[in-house]
Amino acid sequence: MKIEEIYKQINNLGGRLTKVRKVIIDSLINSDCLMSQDCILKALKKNDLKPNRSTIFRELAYLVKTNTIIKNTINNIDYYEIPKAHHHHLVCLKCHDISKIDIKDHFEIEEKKISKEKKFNILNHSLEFYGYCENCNNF
Amino acid sequence: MKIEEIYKQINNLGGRLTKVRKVIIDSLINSDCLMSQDCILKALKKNDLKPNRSTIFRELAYLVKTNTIIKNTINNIDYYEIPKAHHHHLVCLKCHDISKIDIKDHFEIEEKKISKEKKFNILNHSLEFYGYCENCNNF
DNA sequence: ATATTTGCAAACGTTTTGCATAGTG
DNA sequence: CACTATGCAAAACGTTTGCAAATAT
Repeated sequence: MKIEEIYKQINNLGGRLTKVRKVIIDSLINSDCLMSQDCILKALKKNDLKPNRSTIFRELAYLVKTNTIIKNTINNIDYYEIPKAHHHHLVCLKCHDISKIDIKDHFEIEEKKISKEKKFNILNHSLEFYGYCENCNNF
Repeated sequence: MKIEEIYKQINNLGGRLTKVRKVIIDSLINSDCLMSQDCILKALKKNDLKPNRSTIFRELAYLVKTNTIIKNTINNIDYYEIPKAHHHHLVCLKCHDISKIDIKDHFEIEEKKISKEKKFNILNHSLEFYGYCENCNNF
């Protein structure tokens, strides 16, 4: 999904393209990994925007509700990302570090099957592997 | 993992096999799907146990910390399950219903590859498909 | 001009904590 | 007996809300 399409979609829903909203979408598009709320706040500060915490909450809730972004809660922290069909992660159970992995999944076929059999309209998916990273595995 | 092994593991770590702990482990083993805290509380009540809320929090945190159970947060609600290598779900973005699906994954091979390449010791994984269930898809 | 978005401060609900008591091995 | 687990009440924390002012279309 290109950024123009996202903007248009927001317009169609009656939403405004505020500075905060644009920066959030922009940074999520340019970051190819999960961003926490703190991470998003930092990106906003870099653009000289210091919105109130409640604004961020409302903004992220809005973007999730309109399916513009996806929320993924790992280890009690909410992370956000642009739906891109592929977002797979290695999550360390000890240091809680999260790293991206590229694995070939065969989900397109599976998803079509599920859509038919279960009549469930799949928009995206998330896959996380939990375990110990190299550092933590060696105590 | 058999229940005796779990009990032994808890003992080895210096943990006690309290009534609450046993019922939680039992009900998670016998439930083949995700259980929320409320769901676990109901199971405890069925066994005439009405522990304090803080006890449940502490207990679940303990079981997660010792890798006896897994926590999976979906739509802001923490769900718990026994690690069993396979726990895949369909999550409705509208009514928030969660249903189990059995899909053949090829992760054993992938996991071995990742373990080698990234030196990441994988213990388990979670896979969720997000979208609209049959009811919600028809508005 | 109209509807959406924002900041602020207060309210809310969930989760955590400290400590004394009870329970387990 | 030593140590873990529990209940209780209070504290801490993240998140949400109502409203008036600011902003976008």
